[in-house]
Amino acid sequence: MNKTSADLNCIELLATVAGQVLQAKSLREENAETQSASASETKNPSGRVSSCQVNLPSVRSHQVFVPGKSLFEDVSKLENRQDSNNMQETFGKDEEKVAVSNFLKGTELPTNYMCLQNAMNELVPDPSEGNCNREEESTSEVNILTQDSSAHTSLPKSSNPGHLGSLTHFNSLDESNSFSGRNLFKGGTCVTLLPDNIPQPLCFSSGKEAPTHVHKQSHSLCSEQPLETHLDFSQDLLRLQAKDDDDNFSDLVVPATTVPVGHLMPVIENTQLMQSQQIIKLHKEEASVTKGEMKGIVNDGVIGGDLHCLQHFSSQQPQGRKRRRTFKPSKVSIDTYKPSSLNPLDLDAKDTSVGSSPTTIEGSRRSRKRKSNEIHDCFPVKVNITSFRVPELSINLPETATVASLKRAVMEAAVNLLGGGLHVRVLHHGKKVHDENSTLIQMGIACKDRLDSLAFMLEPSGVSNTSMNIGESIFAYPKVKTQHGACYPVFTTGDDLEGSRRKTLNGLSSTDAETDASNNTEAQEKEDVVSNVGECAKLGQCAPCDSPTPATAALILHPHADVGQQTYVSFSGKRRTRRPFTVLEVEALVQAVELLGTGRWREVKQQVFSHARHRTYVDLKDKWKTLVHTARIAPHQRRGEPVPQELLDRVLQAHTYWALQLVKQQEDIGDI
DNA sequence: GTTAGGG
DNA sequence: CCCTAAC
Repeated sequence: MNKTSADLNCIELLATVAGQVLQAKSLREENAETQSASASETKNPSGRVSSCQVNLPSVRSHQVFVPGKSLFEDVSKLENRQDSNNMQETFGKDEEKVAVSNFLKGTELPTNYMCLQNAMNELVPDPSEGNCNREEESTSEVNILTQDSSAHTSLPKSSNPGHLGSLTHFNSLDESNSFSGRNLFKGGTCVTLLPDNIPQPLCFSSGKEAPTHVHKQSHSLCSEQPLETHLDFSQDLLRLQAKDDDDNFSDLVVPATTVPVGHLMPVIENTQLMQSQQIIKLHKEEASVTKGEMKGIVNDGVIGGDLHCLQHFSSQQPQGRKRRRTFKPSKVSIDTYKPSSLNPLDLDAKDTSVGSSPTTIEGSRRSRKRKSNEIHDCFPVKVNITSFRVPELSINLPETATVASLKRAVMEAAVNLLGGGLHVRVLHHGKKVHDENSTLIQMGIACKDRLDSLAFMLEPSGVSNTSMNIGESIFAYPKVKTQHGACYPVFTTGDDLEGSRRKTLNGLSSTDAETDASNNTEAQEKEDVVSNVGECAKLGQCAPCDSPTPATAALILHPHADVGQQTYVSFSGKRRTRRPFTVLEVEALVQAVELLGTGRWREVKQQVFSHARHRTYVDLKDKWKTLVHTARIAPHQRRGEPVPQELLDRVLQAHTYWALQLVKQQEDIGDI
């Protein structure tokens, strides 16, 4: 599991370690005392640096180019149409909404929305200068920045708390949807950019222009083609191999073809740089480290055996060269800084780095003691992957789709694309290095003055054309085309009972729709609550949506995707804005429960609240709970908008009824 | 992914 | 409304 996340982690660390390796020589000569805080922890008793410091790379996610115009137009409709309420719901604050508007117009979304968090904010260029520069974008492939020693020493844990990307986890953005289950980014681990304030980063590109601050190119949202999101993945990347549970290696090679994908990688929260730092100790003469080994080191250290960049370390050993140590897991250790906090990711990192081979660190420590005079074999290099790109993707969305739907679509596409794994490719002087058994010294890339000759690239692997796969899950639901051309899910409740219940609910909906048109908010609420019921009634009359041509790999989302829990996520990732239930909603809820019973909240959500995107079935359940409580307490003890006593009576009545039903059901089971 | 229940 | 255990 988590192959993808493993891949990403691997790549991240790969970049980091590779950079460290490259920098080893110079750093080794640096005063060990100037090592950042992490170094102190890696000093052996003699005070010498026995390991190199590796920052978990803050790999910046590739940019999402939301196409532009048409998307803008379409989503603009979302803003202006009735769903504006939902937009408000989604984004909560006004400024957030503004931000979304900007996004729709081609500006970077607020980072914390598209899973990009604050760390990116300052990197976001002026929208006016970043719009749609596809050419610029095209030059931004996987770039690995190698910090020089000055940068290295200037990165104490407190110096760049918000800049240097580090791994962290974000749970608030996990929408419990399909992609979250994939754990693409393993708890939010993501790619971020190197900050501008990193002293003279050495940028390694694919050998083209070697942009120094590639990340600056990567923020604009390009809008050129309607309803297309472009993720540009580099054509060449490092190769990685994924190892499954059975130790089978699967080569993950995939041409970076145009694939429908989305990008939406969360960006690292940079506030816990040191917590996420890891120490990688290379007890090896650096010059003989092969590129493949570099990858393996990273891999084993971080992924803990789940992913291997190397075929086998032993098989990578240069022939005719005596190796005192190989980079087998037992001989390469990665010490993770153990923060005082309990950052899940940190724990994760530690667990994954050492958990799978508990003897690794032990062996390493023993080795360190035994060969304390070999500490100079370690050379720290700092590398950050600043960006990588994903091939373009095309996502078609109904105009009624929410931004959240777009986000999911993009994420799902990205997951589908990246699910096959990533490849890491090493480039030397812009050329792909195929002989991974070559040592760094043989390649001449161990020399300090040639660091800029090395580049790493990431590319998606697995399938050359994942287009057809992208939307499969989304297409799983039967859909109908509404009069507006939008696709809606078909209710599949089949039995007559369900049908009659639905019929009743529809009746309620219609009645309500006719009785309350004075209050816009209320009307909107009503619309949200019952509109899908109306749609439901029309289902049988509607022709199915045309399935997208597989070749176009179009994604069609529909509101059904919002039915799930927590599809509405607070913009800030914090507590959602309180949205008290209206009387209308309460009435709809009561009637639904009367018909469906308690404990069927998902159905209630689907049938009555599916368009009320801010109401999850958990919300409905909670509301019912509070309704029951409210009905039981004295009227003067009640707070908030008064609920008609008639409704409260029905609440208690239904509550009692279904409780009895449950008891009877259990008794029946007991009798059997 | 849903449901149930405590906070 | 959040969180999480349990399923």
